[in-house]
Amino acid sequence: VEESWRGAPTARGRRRGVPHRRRDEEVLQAASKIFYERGYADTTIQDVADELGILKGSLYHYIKTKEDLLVGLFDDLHAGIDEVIDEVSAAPGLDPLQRLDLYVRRHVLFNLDNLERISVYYTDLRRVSEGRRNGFVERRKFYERFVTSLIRDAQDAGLADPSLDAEMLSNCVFATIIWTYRWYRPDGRASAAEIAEQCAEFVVGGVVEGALSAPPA
Amino acid sequence: VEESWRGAPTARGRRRGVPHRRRDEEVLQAASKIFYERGYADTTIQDVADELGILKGSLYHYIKTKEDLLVGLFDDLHAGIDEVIDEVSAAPGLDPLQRLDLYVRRHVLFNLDNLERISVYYTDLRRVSEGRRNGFVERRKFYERFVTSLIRDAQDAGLADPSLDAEMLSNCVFATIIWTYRWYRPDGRASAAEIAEQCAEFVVGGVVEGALSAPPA
Amino acid sequence: VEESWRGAPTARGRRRGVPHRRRDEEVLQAASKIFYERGYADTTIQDVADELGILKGSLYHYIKTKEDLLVGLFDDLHAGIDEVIDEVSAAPGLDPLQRLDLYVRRHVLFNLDNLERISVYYTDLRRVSEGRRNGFVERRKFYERFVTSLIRDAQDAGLADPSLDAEMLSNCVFATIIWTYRWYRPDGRASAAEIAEQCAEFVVGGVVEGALSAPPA
Amino acid sequence: VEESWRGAPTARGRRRGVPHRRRDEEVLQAASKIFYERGYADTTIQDVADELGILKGSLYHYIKTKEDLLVGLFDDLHAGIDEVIDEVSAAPGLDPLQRLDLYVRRHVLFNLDNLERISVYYTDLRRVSEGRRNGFVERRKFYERFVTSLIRDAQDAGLADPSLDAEMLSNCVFATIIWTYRWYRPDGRASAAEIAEQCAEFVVGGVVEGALSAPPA
DNA sequence: CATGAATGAGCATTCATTCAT
DNA sequence: CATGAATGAATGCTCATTCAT
Repeated sequence: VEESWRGAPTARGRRRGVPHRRRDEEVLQAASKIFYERGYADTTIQDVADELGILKGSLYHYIKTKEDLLVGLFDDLHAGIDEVIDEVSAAPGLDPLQRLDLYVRRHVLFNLDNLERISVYYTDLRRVSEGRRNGFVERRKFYERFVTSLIRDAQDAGLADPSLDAEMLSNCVFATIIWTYRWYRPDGRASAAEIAEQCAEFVVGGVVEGALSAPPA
Repeated sequence: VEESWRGAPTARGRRRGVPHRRRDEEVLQAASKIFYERGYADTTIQDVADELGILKGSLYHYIKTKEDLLVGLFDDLHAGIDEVIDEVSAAPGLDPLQRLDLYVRRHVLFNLDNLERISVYYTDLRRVSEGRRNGFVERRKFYERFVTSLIRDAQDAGLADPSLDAEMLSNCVFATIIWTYRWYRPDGRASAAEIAEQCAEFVVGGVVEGALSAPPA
Repeated sequence: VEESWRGAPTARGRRRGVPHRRRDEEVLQAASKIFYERGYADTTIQDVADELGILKGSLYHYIKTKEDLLVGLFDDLHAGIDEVIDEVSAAPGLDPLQRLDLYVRRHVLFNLDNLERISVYYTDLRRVSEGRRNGFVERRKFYERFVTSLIRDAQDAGLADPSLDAEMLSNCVFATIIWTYRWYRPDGRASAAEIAEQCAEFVVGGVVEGALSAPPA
Repeated sequence: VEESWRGAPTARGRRRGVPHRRRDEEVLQAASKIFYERGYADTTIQDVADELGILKGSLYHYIKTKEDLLVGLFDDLHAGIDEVIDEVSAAPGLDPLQRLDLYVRRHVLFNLDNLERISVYYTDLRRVSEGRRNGFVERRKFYERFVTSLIRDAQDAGLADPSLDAEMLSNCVFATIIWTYRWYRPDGRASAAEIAEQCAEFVVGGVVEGALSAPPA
């Protein structure tokens, strides 16, 4: 996974092991910043090169195509969420609802910690060519199945409203998690931790007893 | 508001009455379809013209710039949500929570009814020039204030968990509403009405008793 | 000559004699104004139509091509200068120098009276297609020959410095006459008549005794 | 001044010294030739690129906009005339009339040496955007004031007809100088030097004793 | 006469990518 | 590794002109 974003074969020598990883990371960081500010479509290779203080021709020592920058960013993000899943799965002694709560907190925290890249991800994933994009979509489906099964377990254990559709709830859960990138302000009133907590509570509330409120005519 | 998306002065005469509104609507419809499929940035004026069966030069009888197509779409959308707000505000005999429930249902239904345009809205609003974009952002803030005050009223009336931040909850509510455009499938298992209902229940559950679930360590 | 600017055959009926000449003149006047302000190349047919308060399609009832507007303007101008020549030729009892003086005055006055059109003429004659342009160039050469022979007559009569080349002097004379459109300001300090007089004096001075001043090393 | 025509910041690196000035000059030379032949408005970037034997996209390595080509040409011209002024101002032991004579000769010679560019200048200066154009207009006003004060000095010294308006005479002087680009033919009978001399004599004659010729009725 | 929708050819400009030095 | 000139395809937009109504 780690290096899959590199078209590889023709690009750079890379003689011994994994050289120059730091410079690669700088390139991704610059791309992330500019994509976040201007959007991928409105960013030129020149813009990224300027941010790095090199000429645009030189940038091609690190990438083969502009799209590689996007894919590099996205690979890193998915690696991060994969870790969240691993951690939540491995946490001992939690019931399904507590596990869901933990997942939401961790995912929200991760997203807010990687605000720029997450923003780029949800804005510009569609620009990645179909083949590579499908890989990301599959990984996302995996997260969805993870959450859906947590909700089902909670319903089976009598901890959540069984009248609600677990898949649909899962979508609402991810809505709450993901949408934070649209309204979180790093310099705002609420800290990332507070936001993660409130999102978790909102989600758990919605899953547990959505059915208790009487719908209006 | 209705015609504000037209740069107007130089584009077409239109001196007597409101002629040919139908053709304008066809133009927007074509733009909506193509923008939805390809994204605004990757759509050429040629693409839209092709969809209409005219030459690209001819399209400029209806618009002054490509951006006008976007703005035309967005104006229509905001007009629709404005109506939702009016309707929910005017509904008699509802407590704040019921009103919130109604708002969510109506907004979700409207969004799913206008799936393509809503998708374009959230994907490509950023491409509209700042001046015009600000107008839309302001209108969105109005919706947010509307929901926030419903939540506050519910908290004051003892209908909702007072320990949660109303503004933050409002963000979660909109997350649930808006994100539907990302996972709804018109030909899927659940109807738009069912989705609207479940979203409303999820939201009300999250607002009402988020605080009751014990957070895990 | 008068109507030669009309491509004619296909344009308008014109059933009885010379109908609608007034409207034609309005069209030329509008074209003159706009060409003067923006230049021919930067003026659109739309601009001229706007000035007339009609639609651009309608303008084609009066012209066949955009170039016709230019040619119409230029025909009028040449007709005016032709009259100046006739008048100066017919004036009785003048020696060649006096006749030159009169010509300069009359030509300058005519140019300043038709400032906009003259400006368009010298700016945009080159845009007229070669065939039609040649006609104008020929007419201009006729004026030049007229002035050149006045100078020669003056030299022969001992009234002007014979050491100067008459053709070259003629060019300087026209320089003085024509260039006025570049610096004359209708609301300026000097009246058109005063300018005409001073130009005439300058020209006569230059022709008469250019040779008397000692050239510097 | 020399490099001011380059929009600079974004165009090409050019960090060390002044590399490739030759290529820049070739670009301007090509532009000059084509603008002279076809006029700025009727010249496409493609035309200029063809003249250089490169693709039109490549031309944008040297310029940011088409207008830059014009401005580059004009900057060079003004630099040339500035030198003429400096030289004439510094010439020792000349009375005002001799200085005027020298200025006319030098200016005419410069213009005829730069025939194409001068032609483009007087034809297409108006196409330069207002901000940049004003700079050129100011420089031209400076030349006019220089000549006007030479004439005033000559009048004060009893060398020129005091009854004529110095400013107006200055306009006639420049008319004579500038208009040469309209009638000079490099392969014609008269050499550039001969033309410069005759222009100078014509001008001095016009300034000296314009008032002596008796105006006709 | 007037309208205005449509045409179709053209243009300035942008930009990802390549490659010789 | 870095440079920067060159490529070449594409794109938004303009505009003179036509023509059915």
